[in-house]
Amino acid sequence: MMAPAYAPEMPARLAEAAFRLFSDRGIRDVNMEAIAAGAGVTKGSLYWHYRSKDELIRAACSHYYREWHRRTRAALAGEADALRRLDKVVRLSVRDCLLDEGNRVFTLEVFALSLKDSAVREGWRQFFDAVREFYVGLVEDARAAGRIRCDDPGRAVGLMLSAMEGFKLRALFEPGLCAPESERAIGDELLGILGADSGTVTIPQGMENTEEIWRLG
Amino acid sequence: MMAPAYAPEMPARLAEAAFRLFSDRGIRDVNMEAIAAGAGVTKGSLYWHYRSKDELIRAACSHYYREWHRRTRAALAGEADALRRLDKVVRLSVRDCLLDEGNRVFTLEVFALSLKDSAVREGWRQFFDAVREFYVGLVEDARAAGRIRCDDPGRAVGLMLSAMEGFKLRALFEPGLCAPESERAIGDELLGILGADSGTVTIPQGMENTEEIWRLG
DNA sequence: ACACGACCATACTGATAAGTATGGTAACGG
DNA sequence: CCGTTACCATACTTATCAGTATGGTCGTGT
Repeated sequence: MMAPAYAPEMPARLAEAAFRLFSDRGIRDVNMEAIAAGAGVTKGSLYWHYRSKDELIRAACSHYYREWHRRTRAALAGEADALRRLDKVVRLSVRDCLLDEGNRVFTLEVFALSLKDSAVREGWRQFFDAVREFYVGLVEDARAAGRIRCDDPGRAVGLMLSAMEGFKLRALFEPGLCAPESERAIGDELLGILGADSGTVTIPQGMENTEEIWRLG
Repeated sequence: MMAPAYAPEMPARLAEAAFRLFSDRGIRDVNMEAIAAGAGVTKGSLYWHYRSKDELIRAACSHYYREWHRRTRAALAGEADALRRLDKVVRLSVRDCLLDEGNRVFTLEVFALSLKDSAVREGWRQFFDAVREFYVGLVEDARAAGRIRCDDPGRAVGLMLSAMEGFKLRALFEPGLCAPESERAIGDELLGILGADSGTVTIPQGMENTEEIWRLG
């Protein structure tokens, strides 16, 4: 390949390739050569942009954070109703974080890595904290608008996020748990934890089908 | 070291050493030599008892399953009241699975490994299924005895187990979440999901201290 | 006494992959 | 036109570790 004098997009391309490959085959089973190839270059270029694999992993995580924020902003664009905002964000998280197997692989691998790499751990701590604060704000808005009943938003959000992470993990052993047909029911369950039970939720562009039975496992 | 002609306890000793080291330093950062040394032998002996590292990891998992069953049986010995049985098992799980950092490290590492090793994954699937069935039985008993209100035990247990796994994960980034002083509150939260709210739970050998405030994060 | 099998230790092999050394090429300033 | 810098490719070094080869020792049956 040619060597253009300036390639300002290459760091992002490499981080994106790393994220994609990590999501597909895990972190340890993807070597630097494969990541470089995934971005259309070789190791020489990769190590020019990133000092080490750890640094590249952190960049892949940052890519993940940015994607989450971007998609969340996009989902909320033009939506003013507090309950519908909450509904949209929860269902977006279900679709993008729970139902997508690549996402489950990536996060699980990163979490295992966090046991050792304190920089990665700190990054996710901040991200989780931001997500938590964001959800708490949405819940408080919906409560202030009288759309949900929730005594303790902080506690409810904590429990909801724990349940979401737990579903992700359990899906590893019970693939049916996060199958596409469960999308609706999981969203209902999580919203229920936040005090927005199925009956009171204003469902966006959907007709209510109450015959849908959801049983875990 | 001597070479006694018979060492029938050596496989168990090696599996236990593996479990202990994995819980402390993770799986991939513990090599076969360290495991052998942890059991007081060397690689030669280890490979005589186990064909590969994967086989040893499976043995460490089996050790974990057995320990769980043993402790659960011990906790329930002589307890006949349905609600107290449920209470004891949940609080045992909180203490042994959530509050113990070694346990969190071991399970997270094994889950990441399960992405690749289908035998390990299948083992945990069976274990989780057994645990789930066991909890459902306890919940149904407590409901039949009129001690809790729970419309759908299967769904409630699934949600409770998800929340428990989620707490384990989140503790990695928020160490205070699974701190010793949270033990009581986490148990209350999980029992609440099962329909046994704090007010109706018969607390074993404890006085109720209602001034304990628990907020996630 | 001796052979044999269970058990264990030491030394080695081979593969993988992170990281490095080095040289090449394209754009741009002077 | 030339040097410099940014960017990229290839070849190499090196460390780690799972797994193997081999030989030694202890107990036991005969």
